This record gives sequence, structure tokens and C-alpha cells, in this order.
Amino acid sequence: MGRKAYFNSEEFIDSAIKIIAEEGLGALTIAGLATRVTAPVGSVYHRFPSRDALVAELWLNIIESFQGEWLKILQTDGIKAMSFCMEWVRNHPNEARVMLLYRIDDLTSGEWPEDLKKRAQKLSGELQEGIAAFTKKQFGRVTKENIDRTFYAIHDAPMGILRRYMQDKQIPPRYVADFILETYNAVMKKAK
Amino acid sequence: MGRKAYFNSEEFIDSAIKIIAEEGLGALTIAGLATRVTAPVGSVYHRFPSRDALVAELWLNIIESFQGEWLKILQTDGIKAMSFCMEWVRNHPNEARVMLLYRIDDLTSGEWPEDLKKRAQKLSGELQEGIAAFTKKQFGRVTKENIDRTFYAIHDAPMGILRRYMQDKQIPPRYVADFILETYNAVMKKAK
DNA sequence: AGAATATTGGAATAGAAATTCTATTATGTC
DNA sequence: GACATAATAGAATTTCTATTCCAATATTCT
Repeated sequence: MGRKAYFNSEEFIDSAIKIIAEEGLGALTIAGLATRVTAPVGSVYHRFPSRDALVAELWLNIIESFQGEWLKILQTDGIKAMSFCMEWVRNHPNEARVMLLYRIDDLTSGEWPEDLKKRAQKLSGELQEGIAAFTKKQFGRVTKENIDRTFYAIHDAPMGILRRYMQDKQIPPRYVADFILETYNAVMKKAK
Repeated sequence: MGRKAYFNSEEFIDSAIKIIAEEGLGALTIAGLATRVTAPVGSVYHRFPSRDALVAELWLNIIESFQGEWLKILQTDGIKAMSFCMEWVRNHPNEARVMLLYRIDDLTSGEWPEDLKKRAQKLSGELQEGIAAFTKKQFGRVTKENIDRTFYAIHDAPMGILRRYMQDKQIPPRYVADFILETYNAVMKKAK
């Protein structure tokens, strides 16, 4: 019961992502967001308790969507996981920009609702586990150095180059996959 | 003539770098900075026309200091350039944190004094040139893909993994140099 | 129809930080 | 010692946004 909603959370989130992707984090103001959606600011606050909550939600949505699939693929095949990574960025330019150019610490002032914190911890835990599991499969022994090695080949190096294209507002060319793959082969082949 | 200065620009810059490195960009306020240096806010504005100018200056100082030396070494030896990169980060933890975790676009609102803009353009130009020159030496032919390849091996991949340690407020272990070197050898050996 | 309520609308408020402004205080010069 | 001026001091002001608040409006339920 009650009045029919003109605006929903998703709409606000999507527009917020676009604003950040196009004009940077500083450009994301509640008033600006409302204007973009042609909604009153009250409607934004009707959906989200605070700006921080909105941004945290936005961030978690992106990471959950990317990381969930990525880690699943990683369980079966490291090389496929890297291609996925490339293609995901090519297919989700706005989300990729937000994910690759901003760290959550700088997006918000850190005053999140409790449930969002839980989701963030879960994500972080799953990433650690996923990498650890893959390290075990690949090297047998799970040492700090081996984990770092895996993290580098699978995550840091790919994200490193993709970030540059995001910064230049470009879609990464397909040949970037070669660089990533060559790195993977060189770094992951020999156990330590 | 005139009164003796208690505070100088460098002092403000250094403290600002520490604040950003330790507590994040959001923690850098003029009042907070002044307090940290036990100076009045007026003295900050006596040295810098605006917060943006201060932050731009700080950023340019860091990049000029790192990139200048790095590019010089790169002219003679790619592998040495990578070791330098590692060591620089280990030796300048605060500066490295600022350099690796923040992009200048997000540090300031973009309203810089003209001379600072010039310095930024110069830096960017030198980086492009340095990479292009190295690409030429390495591959002969300077194609877009070859440049991207060099950029990746020399810059994106190393910075990618170093960023992760900066994020965790850790000093990167020396074995990271191995990963970077293995990447370099794998990616830079074959011309395209 | 009338009651209950979810939602819109948007003006008013609050708060935090940058910036300005006006003394005041040293320091070197004539 | 008086003058010019570079710098300190820090209170007052401005600005920019998040957030609050309350009235107006639809929509469903009984």
C-alpha cells in the first residue's frame, strides 16, 4: 500500500556509478544525483540512509558482481579467469572505472551501516581464500611468497594495466590479454 | 627585511604528505595541517594560494622526484630501472603511498595555478617520451602495441603489485623484485 | 468514501572546511 | 628610533553539501 514509487534504488545506484565514472568521485553529490534522475533529494534519502550508505552499496554491488564470477572461474582455470577479467572490464566500462580507480576507503568516510560492513568483510575473505586455494593447487605449498606470487599474476598485474586504460577513459585493446597471459605463464610456472 | 619565518613551504608539504599517507586524503584539512605543524592557518595561506595549489605542489614534488631519476636510469637499463622502482618505494613509504594510491584528478578539484599545470604537462610528456624511447631501443619499431607492452612491463605491472602493499600499509618484500623481473623478461624479450 | 501509508517534493537547517581579513609582531634598513 | 615589510595569529565569513523535516500526493485496503 502507499503511493507508487517513481524512483528505485537501482536507478540511483546506476546513475551514481555513471557520475563517478564520467566526472569523478567529487562530482557525486546528492543534489546532483537527484537532478540527474529528475528526482527530489528526499527520494534519495528515502532509499538510502546516507551518502556513505549509497556509495558503499554501489561499491559492494560492483565488487560482488565481478568478484563472484571471477573467483568461480578461478577455481577451475586460472587462464580463463584472466580472460574473464579482461572481458568484464571491456563490457562494463563504468563499473570497471569505479572498481579500478577508487578504493573503498576513499569513497566513503567509513561510517557504514553494520550489514554493509559484513558484506565487505565477506568479499575480502572470499578473495583471500580464492587466491589461497589457487596457490595451493598450483604450487602445493602455500607460503606467503607463493600467495603473493599468485596474487600478482592473477590480480595485481592485470588490474595494473587495466587501470591505466580506465584512467584514460579507454577500452583496453584485446592484445592486453597477451601481456597478462605471458606474465601468468612466466610467473606461475615454477614452484618455489 | 620583514619578520623571520617560523614555518616554510616544505614543512607544510611534508606534513601534508604524512597526513595523507597515514590517514588518507580526506584527513587533509588546512586547519588540521596547521595544527600538526603548530602554525596558524594564516601561515598556510601565506605560503599557498589555495588547498588545491598545496596538494598539486605536493603531488608534483613527489612525481618529479621519483620519475626524474627513474627515467634517467631507464635510458640506460630497463632492469635497473625496475630495481630502482622497488627500492624507491621501500625508502619513501609516505611518498610512495601518496603516489600509488591517489591520482591527481582526485586529489584536487582541478583549479590549479597555471605554472603547476605546466609542470604536470611536462612530467606527463617526459614519461611518454621515456617509454617511447625505450620501446624503440627494445623493439625497433614503435607501434601502439609495443608501447603498451613496454608500459605494462616497466610501469603498470610493478606499480600494480606495489600498490597492494601500499594499501595494506606494508613495505613490499624484496622478492617482489623477482616477480617484476620475470614479467619483464617474459614480456619484453620478443619483438612484435 | 475514508483510513492508512509509502513516496514524492523541495525548502530549511546544520556542519564542516576553505578562505578572507584585520590585527599584531618581529626584523632589517635608513 | 622610526619606517617598511614579511610573517604570524586566529577570529569571522563564506561556501558547499549532506541531511532533516514537513507538507502534499498517490495508491491500496477495508
